[in-house]
Parts: sequence; C-alpha cells; structure tokens
Amino acid sequence: MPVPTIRLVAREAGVSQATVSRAFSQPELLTPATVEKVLGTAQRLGYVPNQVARALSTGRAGNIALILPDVANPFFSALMRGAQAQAYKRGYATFLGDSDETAHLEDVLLAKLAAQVDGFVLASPRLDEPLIRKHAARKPVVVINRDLEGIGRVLVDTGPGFTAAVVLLAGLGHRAIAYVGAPRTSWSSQQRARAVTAAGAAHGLSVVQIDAGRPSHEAGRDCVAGLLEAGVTAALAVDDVVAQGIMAGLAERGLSVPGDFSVVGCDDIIAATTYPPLTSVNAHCALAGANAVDLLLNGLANPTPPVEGHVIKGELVIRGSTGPAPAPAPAPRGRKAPAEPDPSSRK
Amino acid sequence: MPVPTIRLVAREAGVSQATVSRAFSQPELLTPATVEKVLGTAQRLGYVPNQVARALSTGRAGNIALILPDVANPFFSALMRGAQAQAYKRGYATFLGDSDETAHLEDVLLAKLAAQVDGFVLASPRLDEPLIRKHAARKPVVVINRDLEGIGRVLVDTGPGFTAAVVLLAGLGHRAIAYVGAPRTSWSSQQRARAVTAAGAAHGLSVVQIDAGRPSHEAGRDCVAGLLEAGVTAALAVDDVVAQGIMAGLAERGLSVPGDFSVVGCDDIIAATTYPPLTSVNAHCALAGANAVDLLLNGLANPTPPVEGHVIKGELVIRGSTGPAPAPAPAPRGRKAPAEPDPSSRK
DNA sequence: ACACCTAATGAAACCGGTTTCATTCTCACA
DNA sequence: TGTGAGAATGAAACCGGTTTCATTAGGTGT
Repeated sequence: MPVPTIRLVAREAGVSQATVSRAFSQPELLTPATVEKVLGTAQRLGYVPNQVARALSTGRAGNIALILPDVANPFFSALMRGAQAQAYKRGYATFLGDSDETAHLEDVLLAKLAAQVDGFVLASPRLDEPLIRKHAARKPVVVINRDLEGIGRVLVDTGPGFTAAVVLLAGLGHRAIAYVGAPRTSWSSQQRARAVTAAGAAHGLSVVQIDAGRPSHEAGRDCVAGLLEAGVTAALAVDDVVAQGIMAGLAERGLSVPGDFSVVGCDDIIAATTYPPLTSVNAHCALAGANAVDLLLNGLANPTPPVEGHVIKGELVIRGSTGPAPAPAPAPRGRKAPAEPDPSSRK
Repeated sequence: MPVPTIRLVAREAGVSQATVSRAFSQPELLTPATVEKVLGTAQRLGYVPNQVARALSTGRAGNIALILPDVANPFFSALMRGAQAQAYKRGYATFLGDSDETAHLEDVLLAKLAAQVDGFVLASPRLDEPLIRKHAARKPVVVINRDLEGIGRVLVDTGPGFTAAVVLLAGLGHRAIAYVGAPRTSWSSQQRARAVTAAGAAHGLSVVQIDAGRPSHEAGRDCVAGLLEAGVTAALAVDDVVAQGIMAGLAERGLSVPGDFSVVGCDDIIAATTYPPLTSVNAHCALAGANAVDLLLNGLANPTPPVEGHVIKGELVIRGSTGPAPAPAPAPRGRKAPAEPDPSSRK
C-alpha cells in the first residue's frame, strides 16, 4: 500500500489537486462544503501532506539549524535547550550541528544544511568574518556572541559582571589577580579580558592574563601551576568549566577555596552545583538561545527585517568560591612573581 | 544572486543536468575527465546539491532525528555528541528533539519529524510501549536504554558496575546503603535498582530505596535528609548529577565525603570534575549514541535488517567519593531508622 | 569492412506538493 | 434582463533534483 498522494485524494474526491492542496493550506479560499469533502476523503485514505515536497515548492522548510562548537559544554547545551524549545513553540524543527570547535566543520555544516533550513543560529562561531558573511548572504543568520555589523546578533554582555567581580575581589583585599581565557577567536573571552584588565587598572590591581586554550576542565587544572607562579590570589575564568578545573587543581595542591585562593567563573550553569559553589557571572544561556531564535524567525516573517542586535546583561552571582585575600604567606610560594609588563599603566 | 541549481551548472559546464547529477551521486558512471570538469564548475559556482529536492525524488531524506528527555543533562549531551558525530560521518544530518522529560512531547515530536527523517533514535524514551511500537511501525526506530523485543536497541548494562560498587562498599565496611533512583518509567534506573538490591542481599547489606523524581542536582540534595534518617552510610545514585546533589546536601550539613558518607554515581561524565571526584559507573554515553546511529543506518541499508540489540558494558571507576564506613557514631542521627518493608526477603 | 556490444551522455518523465492564470458560475445592481 | 464583480475551481507550470530510456561513440571479433 503506497503512501497516498495529493493526486489520489483529488481523484477520489472528484476535485483537482489544486483544490486538495488549498483544502490544507488555504481553506478559506474554498467552500466549506468542499473543504469538508476533501478533508474527509483525505482522512479516509490516511493522507498526510508531504513536508518535503511542500518545502521544495514553497522554499520554506519549517526548519532551522543551530550550529555550535561543542554540545558537551554546559553553556552550549543550555543554550540549545532554550533555542530548541523556542523554535518548537513557533512551529519549527531544529537541526543540530556540532562543529567540534573547528571553523572548517562549521563551514561544511552551514553548506550542507542550507537547503533544508530557513535560517541559522550560529553560537560562538569559530568561522572568520568573511565566511560568515558569505553564508549570511545566502540564508538568514543570527549569531550569538559575535559582533558583526549588519548581521542579526545576540550578545551576552558579561563585561559589567566581570567588572563587578573585580570590584568584589578588590574589596576583599586581593592585590594581584589573573584572567584565564580562551583563544583569540572567542569574542566572549576577549570581551571579558578587556573588562578585567580595565577594572583591575581602575582599582589598582595587578592583572595577569593566561591563555588556557580550548576551554575544558583539564585546561583549567593545568594552568594552576602558572597561577601560583604568577603569585596571584584570585582568578577569573572564561567559563565555569575552566573555573571548576582551577578549583580542582588547587585542591590537588592542598589549597582551599576560598581560604587560600578565590575563583570566579562565568555562565552560571554548573556554578551552583560545584563545590564550593562558584561565584559566577550569569550568562542567561537559555535566554540567549531563545532570543536568537526569535530574532531569526521574526526576520523571516518580515520582508526587510531591521538588522537588530539584542544584548543580554550578565550579572554577578556571588557564592562560596570568593573570599578575603589570604594573609601574606610566611614565605612566597614558588619563584618570585614575574614583573608586570607595564607598571606605568597603573599610575 | 540566486542559489545555483543543477541546470545552471549543466549549462555552464556544457553538459546535461543528468550528467551533473551523476557527477555527484554516481561518478563511476562518468569519465573521470567529465567528473572533474563538472565538479570544477560546481565548485566555482558554489553549487551544493539541494538536499530537499534530492529527498523528494529519492524518498530518502538523509536526516535522522534524536529524541531525548533533556539536553541539559550531561548524560544526554554526551550521547548526542556521539550520535551527531557518527551521523555526520555517514552523511546524515541530525534533528534534535528535547521532550523535556514528558511522554506527550516525545509523541508529538515523533509525528512532526517523521516526514523529514529516515529514522529515529530514541534515548531513554518516556513514552509507553504501545506508542513506541506505533511509531516504530511507520519509521525505523532504535531505542537507547529500553528493552523492547523486536525493536533495534542499544542497552548500557550498568548492572555489573553497580554490583561492583556494592561489593566495594561492603568491603569498606558499610552495612546499610541506599539506592537513589528515578521514576518507574526509566529502564536504566530500574535495572540499577535491581542490581543494587541483589548485590546488597548477597553481601548482607540492608538496602533502602529512595525515589528522587526527576533526576537533578536539587533532587539529589533534597533527598539527603531522607538518607540520614534512614541511617545509611553510603548512597548509590541513578546518575552523577543526582550524586553530586547528594554530596552538596551532605556538605551543607557539615558531613564530609568520603569521611562520613560514601557516594557512588553513574554515567561518568561529570564524575571526574566534581569535588571530591565521584566514584562512578562509566556508561560510555558517546559510544551508546554512536552505536545507536550505526544500528539505525545499517538497518536502513539492509532491506530486511535483523533486529539487533547492542549491549555496552559499564564498568566501575573508583575515585575519591568512596571510603571506609565511619565508626559507629556516638549517638544515632535523627529518629530511628524506619523498618525495612519486608525483612523476610533478605533471608 | 560489417555487425555487435558496451560505455558515456542526453532528453524527458517523475517525485508531491504550491501557485499563477484562466475559466466557470453566482449574484447584485442598473 | 443584461452586465460586471467576485468567488470557486481547474489546468498546467514549477521547485531542483533522480532515473529510465534512447542515442551516440568507440572498440572488438571475424
């Protein structure tokens, strides 16, 4: 028994296929009696409109795709949750593409999915700007955490949160702090680094910057040696996963948080579940995902969508991983701290 | 500039559209020189075969859908990562459906996506058996962690791991332990409960069973009161998230792990990153996801696929959350432990 | 040199819908 | 009663691929 098609229904109901089509997509164009007759026979035959065929002729797939660097990272899984739920609410299905943190895979996924979706949400894209623009020229695109003029974007502004964190640490008596970041390609990380550097300078703190590479638990743990060598008493990490790694590395060395060292994370997804609970900057991940989808779908509805940017404010959530700076240790740990790059900048 | 179609490439390359089509789908039918020429011009024009059109004429969508209860749960995000990567490797794109732990949403997602996919992977479905079978009759389905005769399935057998955990705890001197599980609908949880009960009986331990409801950090923390009331000295949790919640609840009450209480988790995704690191049963989540996809796609390739079941063994990974039973406390904590439901079952 | 088989390619039908445009039918109004 | 506007419906083109079938070219065997 083959799947019934529109032509079969048409023949069976004694109407044209155009009528059947309209009975499903624009019933207001038909006599109620006709609609009823068509839907009746369709029901009887078990006919369901073929979504693929519909997509081909209308050019609308009813799908969107979400491309992100790493589903396993809690920031992105939370974001995805928000995005998928919102897309579902608005009648769209969601493709997932995991680029494994590589620009190339992002590019390939964009190209492969282009025909099947009405638009893309790119979360923290690793792709360089020209390529993003190339794809954006073909299909509507909304980027999350990347500031590209003329392309729809949702930005989570964690700068103020990091500033507040630095202020908090300064108030707790810390004098030397570190920012542990991700590679250059990450807009978020750069933004956070800037906030920390500026706030540190404003409050007379010395700031060391450390690059942890791909943000992971291990990366965080591995940079603890560097932190201690640098002689800082607190670290702000690019995200909670790295922050948790730092705490693990500290624990390995018998240092307690926040007694001996303070740690601040970002995203606030796993922060409440770590031990001790992390002081973290809330990034409202799920909201960002949902907003990106809304922006995208609103753009699809409007013929000439105003290119909007949507900014979400991330605020500091203070928990148990930050405390007073430890009293000056009886003896300095490790070799002497490296001199700051440019002390004059502090005056 | 419209998206290039097969006809444009054909005209540009001076061949027929049939030739272009074959250059992409069956290049062995063409002269290598022709293939090269066609692919060259296609590349130059930025042509990518339209998946929707292809799906319409072949009847194959080239997509699969992964339906799961909660993307934000690390077990599922790891599983998804494995599944998506494997699907991509084999040329399939992946839809994601998050059912938010509800059977109804699962049902709706299955129905909505059916037309656009060649098959489904259902991870830990909350749907009841008849409905799963109904959908499986329409489209190929592989389920993960649900044992349904006649339906392709991947099972992660964590029973032996939990048995080993109980043996470990018995060896450490624990006499009363608890299993903290999820609701009945979870096949995995029931399987684990059985293993714990059986192993407990075999080693003369008293076993209390507690239902935490939806498996979450909070749920774990909330059941700590019950654990202490029951007078147990160790808990095995349905997953790492709940286990971590239990540790948080213990820490709140000033109890140390593993000094005062031992905790065992399951899945081994976040286990290495918690503090203290969790002793956990490795569920090989990513592998399960990849295997499910393989099973599904192999089934699609074969006209009459043998309904296979694939079992993955989960083994115990011992870390820092398990230790010797605490010396009998000076005074029993809380009210007296409730009597076991049926003491006779232990003889 | 001729008949014949195979490999490479092209023309056109087809997948299952949507949509434009033409046609028919009604009914209100002058 | 004639006419024109508007509503209901149908015929056919179209979306962008795949695939069948026919055609042409290039060898091979005798």
